[in-house]
Amino acid sequence: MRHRLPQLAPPNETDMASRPREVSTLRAAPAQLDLPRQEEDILRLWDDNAVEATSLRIGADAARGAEGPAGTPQFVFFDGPPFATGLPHYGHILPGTIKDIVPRYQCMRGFAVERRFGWDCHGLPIESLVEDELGVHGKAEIEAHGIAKFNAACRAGVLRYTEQWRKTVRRLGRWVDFDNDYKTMDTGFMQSVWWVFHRLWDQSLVYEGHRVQPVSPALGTPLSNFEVAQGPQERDPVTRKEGHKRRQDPSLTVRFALEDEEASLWAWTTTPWTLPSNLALAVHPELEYVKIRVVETGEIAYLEPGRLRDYQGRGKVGEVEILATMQGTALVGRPYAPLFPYFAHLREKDGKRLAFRVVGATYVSTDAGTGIVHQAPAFGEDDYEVGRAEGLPLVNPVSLQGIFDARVVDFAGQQVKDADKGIMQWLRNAGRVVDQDVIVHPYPHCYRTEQPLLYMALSTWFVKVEQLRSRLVENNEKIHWVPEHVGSGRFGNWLGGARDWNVARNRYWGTPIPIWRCDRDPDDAVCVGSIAELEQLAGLPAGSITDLHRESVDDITFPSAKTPGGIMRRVPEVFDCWFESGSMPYAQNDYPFDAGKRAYVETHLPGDFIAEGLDQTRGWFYTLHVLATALFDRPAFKHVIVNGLVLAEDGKKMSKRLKNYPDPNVVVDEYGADALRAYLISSAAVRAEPMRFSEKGVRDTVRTVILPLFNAYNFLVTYARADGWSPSAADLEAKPTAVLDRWITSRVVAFVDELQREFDAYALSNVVPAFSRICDDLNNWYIRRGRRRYWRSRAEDDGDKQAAYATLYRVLVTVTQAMAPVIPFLTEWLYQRLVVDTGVGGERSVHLSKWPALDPSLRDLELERDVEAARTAVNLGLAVREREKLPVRRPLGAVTIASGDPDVRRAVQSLREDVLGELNIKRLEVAEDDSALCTVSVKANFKVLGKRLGGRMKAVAEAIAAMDAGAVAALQAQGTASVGGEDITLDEVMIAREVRAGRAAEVGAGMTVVLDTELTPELRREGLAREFVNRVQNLRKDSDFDVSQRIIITVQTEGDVAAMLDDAAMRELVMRETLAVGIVRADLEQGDVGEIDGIAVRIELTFSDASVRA
RNA sequence: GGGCGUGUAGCUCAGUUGGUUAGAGCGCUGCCCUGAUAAGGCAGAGGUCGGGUGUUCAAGUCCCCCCACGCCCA
Repeated sequence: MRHRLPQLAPPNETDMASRPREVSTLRAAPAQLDLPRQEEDILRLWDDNAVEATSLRIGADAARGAEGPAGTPQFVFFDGPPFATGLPHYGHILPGTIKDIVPRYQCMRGFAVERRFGWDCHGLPIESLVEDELGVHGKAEIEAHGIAKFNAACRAGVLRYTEQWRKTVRRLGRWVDFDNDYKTMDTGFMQSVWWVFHRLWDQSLVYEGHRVQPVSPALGTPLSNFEVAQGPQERDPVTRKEGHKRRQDPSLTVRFALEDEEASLWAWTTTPWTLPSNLALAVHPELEYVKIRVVETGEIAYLEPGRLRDYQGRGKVGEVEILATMQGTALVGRPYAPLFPYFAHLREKDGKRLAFRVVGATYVSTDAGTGIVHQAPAFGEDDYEVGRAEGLPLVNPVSLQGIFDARVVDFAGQQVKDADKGIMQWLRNAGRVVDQDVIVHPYPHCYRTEQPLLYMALSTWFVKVEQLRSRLVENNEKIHWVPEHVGSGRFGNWLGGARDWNVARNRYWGTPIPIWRCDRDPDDAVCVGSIAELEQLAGLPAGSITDLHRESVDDITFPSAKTPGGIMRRVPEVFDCWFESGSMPYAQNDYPFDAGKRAYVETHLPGDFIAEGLDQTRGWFYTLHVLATALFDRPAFKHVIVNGLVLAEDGKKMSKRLKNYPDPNVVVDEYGADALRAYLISSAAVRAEPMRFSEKGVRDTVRTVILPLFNAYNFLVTYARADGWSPSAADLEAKPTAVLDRWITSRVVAFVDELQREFDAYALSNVVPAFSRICDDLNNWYIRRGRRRYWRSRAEDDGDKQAAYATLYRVLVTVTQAMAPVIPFLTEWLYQRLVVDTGVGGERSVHLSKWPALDPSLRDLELERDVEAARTAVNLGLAVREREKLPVRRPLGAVTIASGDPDVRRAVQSLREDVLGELNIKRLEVAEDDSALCTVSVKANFKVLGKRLGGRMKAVAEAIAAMDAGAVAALQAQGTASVGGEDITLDEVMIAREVRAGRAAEVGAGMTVVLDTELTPELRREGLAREFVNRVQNLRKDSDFDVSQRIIITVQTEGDVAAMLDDAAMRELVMRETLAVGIVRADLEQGDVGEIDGIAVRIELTFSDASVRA
């Protein structure tokens, strides 16, 4: 944002010639304020002076335990790694800003902070991109292409945007080490991941299990949820909701013959191909079922009565006779005959009924079907869980390509979906079909081939999280969550219900799972925990393995130590990339392989601070926590700030396609990074709520946050330079004596204290509002009230002027330092100009300086309250002027401030100069009693009285409101009264004052302010003089005169204005206020034409040669 | 479908253990001030506190239900 700087034109010849001998060491403010360019200058300054590098090196050295003063306390920050497959957007910039502010603050507090940038290199995002680029999709194609070539493409592509990331992150002012970064694809990192997994294995926390996953038969590969979501979408014609593409499937109702009764169980399915694998039928134990006889056929069957009516309603079943009614539990355990012969041998095991029986399952619903659900444990999540609970075997005769194997004799070699028809025919021939229909429903399809997906249980590796639950919950209680509710709510609940973690993925570009298994005995397996161990097992020379990706380790085999003749081969899966990012505290330090960092890692877990978005609750936050708990029984981090989602201005997700948000680079180029940072961390998003990003918000932040501090600085520089004042180190230590100086100093002490508390509490959203308040105090009271102190000429009280400069200087330096973590550019710019360039001393950068340590005894609470009272009085007085149409420029004779509070009376007395000056009034009167000004009404104090009276409250409140003036006076005098049958005291009521009609007064905040509106001729004349001064000042400004330029006023006017100018005192006033050395009355051909009270005034200003500030 | 969160002025948000007339900033309108300010001050208009129930003398606040939005999980 570029601002024109119209006033303060460069000094002219005359001005230069008349400049005092002393020249201020403060540089002039720039003629044009260009924040983005200033920020770029600062970036260069940081580079040229190695400022960022110094700060980062202090952190890195401390982490390595090398150099630096012994015992430098460390603040441990963990950076959550982003995928580098896209460019940084606001979803990265917000947490990036938080991740910058906290370490900057901690550095100023004297901690060394290591800040290593992390890159998440593995995983599906990059694999998907590479699949598209290479045009190979799915297991068969990728493996035909070659894993080595595929992974090489991933490796080459994954860091394609790192330079842009680096550029954007730098431009936003985030200090983070890109040179000493960590990448999840580094061999060292991957080796540590192996170590982490090995530790879990040794603790028996790893097991092989199954998980039902979506499979694309055409690709011959399981898909991730992400890939499933990318599948074809279609809008439901009824609900109008977007969902999976719809397809037609068979809707088949089948009869299963009970073995203990001449009757059948009816069950329904839309996947006939799963029927050969049927092993059980499920009923809801608490639902009601009926036994019926179909009148037409005589068939006896069981099903849920509501569903029966549905079948009847659709004409699928005719009239029936209800033979019995029972609960689902009554059916549980009953045996039925296998539908197909293929797995009939599983009927019994060890003499006990194993399969083909009725089981209870609470997921059974009456939304569709018969209330009796066919169970094929290998082909559905619910089926799998039921099967596990019931101890059913897992039967999966279908390959990843969706082909029946030889066990399903009649359909072997067929694609399962193609086999549906044959299976139904087979069942019809066997007399097993109750009803056959067609259903249209949304169903997931492959994102690549558009073929319907198959769900099947696949072998995978799990980490036992369920048995860690209580430790996870307990360790979570040690974590400080911001906002608190994420930890106790969302995250806490998630931990309480944590399920075992499936850490394996059937992918290629990731850290291979280091399990080698015997080809003769699947129970013979070893987990490898390091490169050296693998080299030893495989008989390879030490140092021969330099990479751990699949192409480098898949072919490594070795003989089994247990099974004679057995060959150990690696299992094919790679890790879920969340396992890698959760291993980051160890892996980024090559733990435990780097002996130099081993102790550091162990003593610095948990880390002090992390920050990420709310979406990481089940992501990084969780995986960090699980692994730290499993490995060390500690939390992984002490403090965490959780940010909410950054939405576009329209409340929708930011979308590149919709272009509903401005490019971050453009925003920074226009308004600067400081404004963007201040805007983001003041938003609801730092409290984990969604925020709507608006460019206007950033623009407003420039105006309301950045400019106020700049303006205060600009004031100091303008007058210091005009005066030849230069700051010294002593000014930073000086103790204030003047009231105004003591006040602003006290406020600054309070401000720094407040900021420190907020930073320490990680409550970043409170920082900018506190800053705005101190800027208001500084600009709208301290500088405004103190202006004249800086205008004094050299001959006058130099001591007070020096104190005024010193105080303002000290305040600016202190506020600058305190805000440095948040707005690093402007504060650096100011620090350079205020402290470094002036040779006052200090560090070479504000960010290497220490957090301000202020003397708490400089705090003066009473004085702060007094000023508060005075400012209230001024506001009330201005409100009266507003209402009475009495412009402030016209002086008035007297103001009376009435208050029953002696502190208020004392305050306005002691600050009378400020009150009178701001209100432009000659005399202050203070009174205790305002009964002449105000009427008093009384109301019940509901809070106090309600507790005591309860149900009688309403009646008494009415009685109190109805008290007449006499009764109120009596209550005030005696402190107690009987009202509505209750004795009440003064503190059980609230007295409200209202200004009597016709009085020029305002009442509020413990005082009444009344103005004497009578205008004497003297007051009127001075009012005219002030008007005249105003016209001259405007003209000075319009003419771009320097603030200290002496002038001669030539004026043509008449009447009262002319008379005013004939008054010596008024003339003196005008000349003093306008820096005029003379007023000349003359007829003017040209010059500014205006009027005062209807009298024409024509003014012309000319330079005077009289020296500046004589 | 479940968990968590959000819903208060045109916009962004505060609203303590329930207590009087629900506040702030921005924007808008009017007025005012200015020998730093790209500004600032004062005032005004603007609210069925998402909807509905209940508890209570008293509900924006507590209970229950519903609606909408967001995130995560099914």
